Amino acid sequence: MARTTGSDGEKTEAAVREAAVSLIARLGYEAMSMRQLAAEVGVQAAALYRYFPTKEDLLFTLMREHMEGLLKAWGAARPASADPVTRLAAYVENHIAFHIERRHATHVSNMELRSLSHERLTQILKMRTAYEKELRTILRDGAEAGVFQIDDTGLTAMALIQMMTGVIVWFRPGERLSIAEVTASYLSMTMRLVGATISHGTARPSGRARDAVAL
Amino acid sequence: MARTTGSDGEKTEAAVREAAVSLIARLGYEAMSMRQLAAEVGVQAAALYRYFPTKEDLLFTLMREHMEGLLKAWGAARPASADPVTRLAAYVENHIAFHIERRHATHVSNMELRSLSHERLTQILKMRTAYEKELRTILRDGAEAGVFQIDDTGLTAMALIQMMTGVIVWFRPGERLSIAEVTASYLSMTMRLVGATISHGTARPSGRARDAVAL
DNA sequence: GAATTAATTGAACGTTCGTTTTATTATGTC
DNA sequence: GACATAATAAAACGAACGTTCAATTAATTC
Repeated sequence: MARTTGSDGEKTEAAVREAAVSLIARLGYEAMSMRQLAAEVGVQAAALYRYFPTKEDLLFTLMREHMEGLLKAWGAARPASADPVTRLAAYVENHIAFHIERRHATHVSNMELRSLSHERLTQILKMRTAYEKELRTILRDGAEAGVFQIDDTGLTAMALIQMMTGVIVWFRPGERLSIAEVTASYLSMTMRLVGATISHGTARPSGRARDAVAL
Repeated sequence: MARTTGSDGEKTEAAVREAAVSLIARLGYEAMSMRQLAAEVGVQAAALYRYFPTKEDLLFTLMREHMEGLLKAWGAARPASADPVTRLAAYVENHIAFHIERRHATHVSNMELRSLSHERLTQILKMRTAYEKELRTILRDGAEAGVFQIDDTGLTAMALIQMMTGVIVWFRPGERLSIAEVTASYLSMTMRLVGATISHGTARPSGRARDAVAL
């Protein structure tokens, strides 16, 4: 009835995070109890409080690290090129790859915002806005350069992000489509949606998706 | 401490539904307590059980009627024409109008599915699938007729629905854009995304959104 | 106006919740 | 091997949860 043999704080904390993401994604934050989470980790509920002072702290930590990871991933994937088409393609590819890889965490970050305190909600939304702004900038640059035909930059950015993030709702790894096929299709749909004028000669304006993507 | 003057079952039930949609949309189903809901209606918690036997029954009723309303609305808006472009335009317009008008109910129907029992979840998903199938059929017909350039009908249908439904996340009535402007933009983006060949001479293939929509 | 039905209250039920406290044991250090 | 520290268990806290029940009053019916 105390410390167990082989117990290790770092490993336990990592196990708690992993189990929490999976449980919250499946049951929802409010519906998941600390006792359930503890049972999943193989520990008593009280032990969780060694790592996270409250349930909401746990949620916030998961969300903050998810958003930081997204911004960091885009920072690494962002191309040096100034060409809007290249930048948009990189954004789409990074977004889809990241979100498919972290389906559960994305679910949590998108669905459980209302369980955060006002202050913490603001923090998360700030990161999200920064990420979305990157896309708006690309779209605006492309529109000004005349390579995109866009009605409303803000509206188009939101539509694209909703469309891309929606992948996690229906995509299941190992089913009909591979990640590469899904990414190729979404890239093609994106380019068509923004009315991209193909500048690399790799695709025709009204060509099939495969053409527009196979670069 | 009993029946109150002027009390009326029908009015109370309607008030409960309305308050429930709004509260669940704002707080989430699990986070909303029956006492909170009762207070919003101006009644004691026990009174709710005269209208809905359990909390989950209440949720299910709201969702089922929302989905029935969506299918009914599409049934009324579905054009007689066989032209895929006309049908797709009607689908987009109906979808956006319906979802903007019922933002809160849509939020509930999309976010709280995991709180339903397996059997009831199946019922709701059946209706949702039937609604989505209508779009897939339009896309397939258009692709076969050669007026749409589509890679994967199922994937495109999901992408379009996610994109359109996403409107409720950011759209707020009375702000920058009107419902008509939003609908016009989404219609334009949709037609471009599916690579629609304009058959009415109302827009150029690579034209601005306004051109493609102003019919 | 008496009897019946509809609508609601107030109190209580047992359960579960997030969290705290205290005790206990394993591990690392000298 | 003594001692400090890290990691957990076990038990308990008050509060809140969904729900039930009996009592009570308003509206309706005859």
